[in-house]
Amino acid sequence: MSEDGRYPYGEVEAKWRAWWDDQGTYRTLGPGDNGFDGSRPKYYVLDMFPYPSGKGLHVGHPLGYIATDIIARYKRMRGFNVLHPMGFDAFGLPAEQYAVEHNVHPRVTTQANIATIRQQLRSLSLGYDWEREISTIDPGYYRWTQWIFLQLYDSWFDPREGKARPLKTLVTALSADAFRVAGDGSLVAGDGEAAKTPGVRGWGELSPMDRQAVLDDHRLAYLAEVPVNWCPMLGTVLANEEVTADGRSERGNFPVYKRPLKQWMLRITAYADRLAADLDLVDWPEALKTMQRNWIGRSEGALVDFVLDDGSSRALRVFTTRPDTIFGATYLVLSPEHPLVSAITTPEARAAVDAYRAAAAAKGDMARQAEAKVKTGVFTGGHAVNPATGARIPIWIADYVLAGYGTGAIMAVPGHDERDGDFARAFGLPIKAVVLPDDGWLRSAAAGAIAAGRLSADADMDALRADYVAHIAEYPSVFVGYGRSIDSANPEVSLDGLDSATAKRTITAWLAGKGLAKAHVQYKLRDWLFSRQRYWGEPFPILHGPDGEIVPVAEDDLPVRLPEMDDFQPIPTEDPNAPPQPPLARAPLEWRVVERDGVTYHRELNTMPNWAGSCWYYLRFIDPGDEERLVDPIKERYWMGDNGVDLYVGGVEHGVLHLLYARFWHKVLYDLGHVGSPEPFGRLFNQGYIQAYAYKDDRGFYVPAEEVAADGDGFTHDGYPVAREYGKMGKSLKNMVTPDEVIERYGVDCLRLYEMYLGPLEQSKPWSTRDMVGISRFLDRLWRNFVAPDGSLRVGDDAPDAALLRQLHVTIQRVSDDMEGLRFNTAIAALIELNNTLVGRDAVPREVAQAMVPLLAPLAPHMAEELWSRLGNAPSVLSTGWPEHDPRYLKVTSVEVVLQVNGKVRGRLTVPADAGVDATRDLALADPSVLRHVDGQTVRNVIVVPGKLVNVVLA
RNA sequence: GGGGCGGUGGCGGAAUGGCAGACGCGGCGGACUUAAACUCCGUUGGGGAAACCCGUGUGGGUUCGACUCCCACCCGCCCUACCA
Repeated sequence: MSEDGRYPYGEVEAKWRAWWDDQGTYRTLGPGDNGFDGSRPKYYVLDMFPYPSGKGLHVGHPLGYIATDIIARYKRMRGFNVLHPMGFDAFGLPAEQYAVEHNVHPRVTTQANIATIRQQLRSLSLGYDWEREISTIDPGYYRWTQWIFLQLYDSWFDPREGKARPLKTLVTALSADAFRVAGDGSLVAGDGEAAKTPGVRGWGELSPMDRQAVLDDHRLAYLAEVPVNWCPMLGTVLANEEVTADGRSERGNFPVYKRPLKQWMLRITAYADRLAADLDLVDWPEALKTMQRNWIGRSEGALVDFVLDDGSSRALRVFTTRPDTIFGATYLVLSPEHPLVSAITTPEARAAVDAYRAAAAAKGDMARQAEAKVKTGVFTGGHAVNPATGARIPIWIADYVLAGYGTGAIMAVPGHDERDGDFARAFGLPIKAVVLPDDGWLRSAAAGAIAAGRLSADADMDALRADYVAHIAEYPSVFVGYGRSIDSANPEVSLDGLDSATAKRTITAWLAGKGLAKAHVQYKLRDWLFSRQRYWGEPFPILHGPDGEIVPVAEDDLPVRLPEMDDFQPIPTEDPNAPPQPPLARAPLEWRVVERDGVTYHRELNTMPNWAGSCWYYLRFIDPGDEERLVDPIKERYWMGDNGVDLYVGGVEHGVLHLLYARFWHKVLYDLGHVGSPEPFGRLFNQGYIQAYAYKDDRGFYVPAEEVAADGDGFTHDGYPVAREYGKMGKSLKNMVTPDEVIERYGVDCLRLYEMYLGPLEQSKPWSTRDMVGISRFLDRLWRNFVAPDGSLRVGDDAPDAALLRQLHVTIQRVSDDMEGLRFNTAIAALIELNNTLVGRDAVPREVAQAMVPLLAPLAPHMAEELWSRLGNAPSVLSTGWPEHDPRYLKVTSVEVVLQVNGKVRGRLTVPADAGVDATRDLALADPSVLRHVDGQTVRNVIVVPGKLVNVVLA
């Protein structure tokens, strides 16, 4: 090897990469494998597996992978059996769009992309067990994705136990009359009051067709005709989560329309409570938990019936979180799509209502969004009765009430809800005060009344309250949760003087007694729209019979393979009303049609969304080749333990989609006994992103970032000024840096260290290739400290001096702590500091070298391996233990105590380190040479913090 | 509008109640070189010749002591948004 004082990273890295591959260093043994040591604790560390997108990796992509690789190596040295796998999430829209754009079959492009990315990951020496590699498009994998779908299809959510159970247990329960069936198909407890209501029937009273319908209605996977997000340009429907806030597709940014279509749905709403509650079980970033809680959107309130005033005795049901404000409900509002709108509308209002509904339907979510806050609506001509006040109140329709949330209808309380207030003021509807806000709010809101001359500036609270009640329309509406109810009494019930919580309970109980309300928990979360009209996804294991019956494919017949088709492209259209045309409708006849017992069945033509495969891949890594089952339960128990994956690292962009879906599937598998932990990912870490500067010239074109020079206050390219912007890295921005070019110039270890050294893992930070020389110099300096120019080892057998020992053990302690906390930037800084103290010494004491090289091993594995072997140890350094710091070397014998008065140094005193607080104070007070009087004042006390500073208190 | 995170040298960032700016980049000085680059050594928050003074977005507070804790505000980023 060349020894010019530089670390020969090229040779060293090639040597050890080949050696690791050769030795199978990264093979993970699990239960059942020869040589597996089950007495060791396990550590499962997982990356969010990538889409093989085809654009290639830039230096930002591997950030999280490097972090997990460091942890995997560290835990291994700590004696854990480490599972650290990698695979590819290869189905779905991104892969298919790429194939469409390049006019190649997605299987071809996907596999080529996988090969490229796998090669790039290997070149980073990420220590994955590649024998466990999985790909979601592999039939051996998606067979089990289909199998899980069948589990969902064949299960229901038992409200008695709050968990999923096989569908046959629903039949048992119904046969035993534990449940009866209401008119709308919902279940009611067989022994409850509701079971006796007319229209509620027992299992024995149902026809075979009705029975089938009841069962189908309770499956966790079910077909339903629902308003869905239809994206004609993508030719498919999308989940709510895949539609942006302005009503466009997340992929491709095409318009999305609401439209009723029959689709497969997954009943994730059944798990809303547990998905929210079990967030308390996991160690996730608080921000991410908040995102999931908001998405689930649990709110407690009541469903209240307002009887229509048209003699029909029909009722309009609303959901409210504030039943205590019902005395202030002066009108009702329906969403334009509400099914009762037609029935309520009077002949005189018909034309206006129809026009408004048509306009609302045409606008779509995007337009509605654009004019948010401007309240529009029309009066239906109909009225209903406020059950609390007995007043006859008008019914309006308005698009600020959403069809998809609650009952699609609200009671409007304009005095205490900002939106209702805006609407009431716009249309001259009555506004009534029924809650008195607290004094502070009233006082600050009184400015208007004072300006109007109704109140003097020093008016007392009583005057303020009186003015508020009399002139509430001139105050901003406020949803006060802390006020007390007023003017909310009728002969049977009064809320006056009650706080909000008590008032809610009181009024709900009273209304419930009259059969007009019940307490209700409402979620924003909707069921998961699970089918797509695309080619590149898992086919459903479902057959449709001649009479419309649905038959699941037998387990033994799985997988249902995706048919080979050249004609896989979706047919884009700009017509929002065009019928969906799933590409599988053009599949060969022998795929589409299945004969069974003389009956002809047609295959389901939709495919699953791209989230399906990623919902359970972490389980397959545990037992990737198993053809008999999803995962061997013995292996699953070992690797998942009670808390699931020990560390899951990925970007925050999957905060509500992948992570919510995967938790849902996991809980179903848990309920059905296929896995043993209630949550899949015990600890989750969101890494930040590596960003970069991009530069635009004055024509607006990007110029290559590496050619830009800094020039005083600005930046220039070829002598012309350019403007700098900060953001993503990308080819089109001409600021992309690939791992390959950086590895060529600095080596893998340097790249790994630099990425970790940039800053805290969870933060986004700017890439700067030129800054890498700092790490490069560190590695060269380290090499020189260990290896002489002639190639001999600069390691001596002399005992290290006390200062160096102390420094070493401080470093061991710091690096260990930093590893546990994923603070790799400070771990590296500690190593640099230690290395700097070695510069200029004749030789590194062997004791120091033997401890220092393992510390380096997770971060810079190649150099550590080389030094470890040069030190005369057997490879691999991963097989050695992690060094432990020895507290004896950190022991301090004396401490210099600084005596300060008002922050100014007034004296110094050396005391034994173990002297203790009281002894130190006594020493300070007793020693006249140090301090007795300050500025003519007597020292009265000395405050001592062990090992730290001291302050002096004067008399 | 609501929620979350953050604001420290020229830059990335350390320090979470105890000597602010670890470590690195950049800068400056020096060595090496015909010279430059690379590399190495030293130095580097600001002001001051120095003693010393001033410094963690702003204003208050708690404390012997605050970048750190509390209150209010300003600014930036992310998420979310007519969810009743």
